[in-house]
Amino acid sequence: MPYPAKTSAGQILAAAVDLLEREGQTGLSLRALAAELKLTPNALYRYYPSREALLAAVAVYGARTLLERQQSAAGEEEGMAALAREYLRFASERPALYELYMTCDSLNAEQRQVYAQLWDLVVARLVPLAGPRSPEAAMTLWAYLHGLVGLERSGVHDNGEGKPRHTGEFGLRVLMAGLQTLR
Amino acid sequence: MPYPAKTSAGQILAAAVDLLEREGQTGLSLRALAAELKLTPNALYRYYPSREALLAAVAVYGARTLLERQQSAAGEEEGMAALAREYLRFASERPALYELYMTCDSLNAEQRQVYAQLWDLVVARLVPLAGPRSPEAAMTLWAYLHGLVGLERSGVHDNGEGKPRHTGEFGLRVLMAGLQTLR
DNA sequence: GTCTATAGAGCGATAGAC
DNA sequence: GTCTATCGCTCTATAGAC
Repeated sequence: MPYPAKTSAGQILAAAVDLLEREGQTGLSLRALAAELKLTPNALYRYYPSREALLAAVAVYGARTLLERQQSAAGEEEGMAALAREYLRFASERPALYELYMTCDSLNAEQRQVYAQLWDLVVARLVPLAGPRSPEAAMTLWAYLHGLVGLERSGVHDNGEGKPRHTGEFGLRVLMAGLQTLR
Repeated sequence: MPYPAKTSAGQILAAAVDLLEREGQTGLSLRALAAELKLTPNALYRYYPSREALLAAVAVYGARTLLERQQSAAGEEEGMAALAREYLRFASERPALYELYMTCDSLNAEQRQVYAQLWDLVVARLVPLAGPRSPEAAMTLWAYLHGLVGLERSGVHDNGEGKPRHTGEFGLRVLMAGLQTLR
């Protein structure tokens, strides 16, 4: 029974996202993915030319998901805090997808546009707080949030004694206060 | 000629650090390392019981290196900025060693102490700036710096247009200003 | 303490039948 | 469009000779 298609690019992508989140980036092998879909590894090559291309598609799916969340992140008053919380929520709920989104470097021009949209959105939202320094403010905020995610993943909060647990909100207040005085 | 030792734990560690920085974490295989030392992969097991244990030793070497650099990071006035610059310099000069230092999670209790020393040093240095909030300030600074390193590694500065290049100093000023107002 | 040999498992990718 | 079969490569780790 060879001819009617048993799968599709979208179905493969969905299964890949699922597998990525269960097994991590190295666990997302073509073999495991094919097994998930009850196919042979080879069938996937009809839809994605290489594992790298598949990973790029998953990364973009992650970017789109984050973009949607950021777009629906609440009002203008607490703009920055809402953005930040949504970002951290995404990273903690979908850690492997977040990591791939941040580290995938084999995107084509079209795929990069999704990333650019995200950046533009954040810069725009920070204008009320940071004025013309909004791009620098966005980069500073991004670094802080990305670092927080990394520290969390590294488990640094657990290791020694004397380390505060929920630094997120404190740091956000510091950033907002600092941006106020520098604008 | 079997008997006189051809290598030592220290020599293996040095070669491992070297290989790690040339080939990255996955490139640091026992085979490649042994080849470097003109040994068979097996000989390494006399000195390190597993690849994981070797990685832990390398991570601690990284922590010690960073600790020494932080200790010699300059005066008290610009304490935080000097610490921050030294941190970023370490991460950019030895990226693979930095990454392993941050992500290795198979450390024994003794090895963790080196990490704790580093934390204590930063917290102590931030007391003049942040007073009793020094631990939270340290975590905030750490997150910001770690995030900056990650963004740099992800190459986000290159991707689109409109992204500022050297955000490090701007963010540091924001943090210092914010910490001033919150103390 | 180092060696040879090997077990045992993983992987991406390709060729060609159907 | 999916299959079987396979190439060619990676790796950690163990057993036992010397």
